[in-house]
Amino acid sequence: MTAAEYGDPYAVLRPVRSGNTFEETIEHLLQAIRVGLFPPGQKLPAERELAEHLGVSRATLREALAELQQAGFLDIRRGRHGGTYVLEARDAGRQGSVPLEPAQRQDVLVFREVLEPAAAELAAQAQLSTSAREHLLACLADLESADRGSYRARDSRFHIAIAELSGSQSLITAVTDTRARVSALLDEIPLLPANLEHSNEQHLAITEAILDGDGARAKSLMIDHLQGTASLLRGFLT
Amino acid sequence: MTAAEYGDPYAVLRPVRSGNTFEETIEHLLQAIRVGLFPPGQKLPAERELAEHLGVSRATLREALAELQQAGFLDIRRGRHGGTYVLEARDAGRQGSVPLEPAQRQDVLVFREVLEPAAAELAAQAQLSTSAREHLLACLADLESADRGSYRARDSRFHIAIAELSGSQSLITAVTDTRARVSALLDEIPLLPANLEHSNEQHLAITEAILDGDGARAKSLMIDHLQGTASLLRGFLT
DNA sequence: ACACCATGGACTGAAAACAGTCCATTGGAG
DNA sequence: CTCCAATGGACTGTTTTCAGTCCATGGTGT
Repeated sequence: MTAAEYGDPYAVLRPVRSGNTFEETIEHLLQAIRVGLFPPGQKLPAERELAEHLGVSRATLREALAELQQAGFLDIRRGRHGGTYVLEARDAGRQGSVPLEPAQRQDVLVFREVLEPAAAELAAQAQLSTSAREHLLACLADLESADRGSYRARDSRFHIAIAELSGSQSLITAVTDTRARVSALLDEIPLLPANLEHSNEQHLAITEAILDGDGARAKSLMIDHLQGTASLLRGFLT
Repeated sequence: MTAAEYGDPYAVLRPVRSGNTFEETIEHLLQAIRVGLFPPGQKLPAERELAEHLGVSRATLREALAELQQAGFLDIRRGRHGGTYVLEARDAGRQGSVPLEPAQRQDVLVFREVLEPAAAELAAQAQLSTSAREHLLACLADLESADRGSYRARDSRFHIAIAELSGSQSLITAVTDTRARVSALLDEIPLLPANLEHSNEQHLAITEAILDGDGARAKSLMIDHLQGTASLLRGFLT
């Protein structure tokens, strides 16, 4: 809101299109991969099915997939049990990215601190099924056994899993989107072992609070966790 | 999350397109009008400018505008001081709408209760400029002087104004979107004078808390306010 | 070996969306 | 009274996107 007037219609009326379908499809898929939704080795849904879900023609989806294959993110194979497979993360993905404007950085961090504590609280208050609990624990275990290359994606996946437990589709979408933006920020700063270890302790504590059904604790732990990341980011990105 | 498995990629990987550009453009404009961003009598930005902001060609925008004119929402005039003017609200707008699924209703109400209290708190904690304060007070005054026909739109506008003060663009967008969905729900139930008066008292109290810079109070008042609406809705829409 | 069939690959014609250009209208400035 | 400028209106050729169809590949099960 630096320059815009209050009451500016354009702050509220958002763009209908932000690029062509092809580019937006790439962006969606890339986000899903970066955010750990499709870990390396996993097969994407079949083209026909994926195209339908994305609301995009198969031709356009295939253009996007070809581009991602070209860039080294995907391995596409034909045949009876062929498919589109996710390759090991390659660092190149972020190189061309432009650092965010300070206002946008602030926006991401603020919005995240609105969404994720609420998600943790809702998750703790929800009636969690056995499969829900197992999903959260599986994401946590994956994260704890991550190496440097896979950490960011699994971290995102864990945070999204909490949103999934909240039961609100809108919250899942918003958290996913915000996580992808935070990830882009985090990729600009180093991954320090000390921070990493501390984060893992926090992840464990948050998980326990959620599984205990202690909403207030889950929320407060999540706030601490996010503030740690936020101050780290603010420190590095002066 | 009723039927979907936890970890379902499709809960996270959202559609790229949800219709053709023409339809989505109509939806965006209609939302902006319903949400009180463009009150009756106001002129929309010129076609060339609006098209650019929406990321849509002028031809497509014009198709959408023509449709909205046809439906009685807009008055389009040519000439030196011509333009696209918003007409008085007509009730027909909602008639064809299908009632939301219970899960979606729940989602809207939950997500709203995440966003808006946070927005109120952030607004109160922010360094508010004079113009920001005036904007909020203007929206409040409009709302207090509303009649039955204009109430919903001005109510939305007021809630969005609070999000604007928070300074987070993502929050503005999310609140706007959620307000539009809540409005659709509210249009299915009667507007009772008693509720209306109570709401107006709450709006005043929230505004005062924000202008006082009392974040905790603003947040807590907003929670009360939303829960009133939520239980009203849950009562009517059994 | 062989047929099967789910998957990716390739092509075509139609429809949608776009960018660019020029026209028509109309109230105000000079 | 005339001209100007800002606005909507209309047309054209190009590019993108789409839906539909058929082909190619290569494990699986018989």
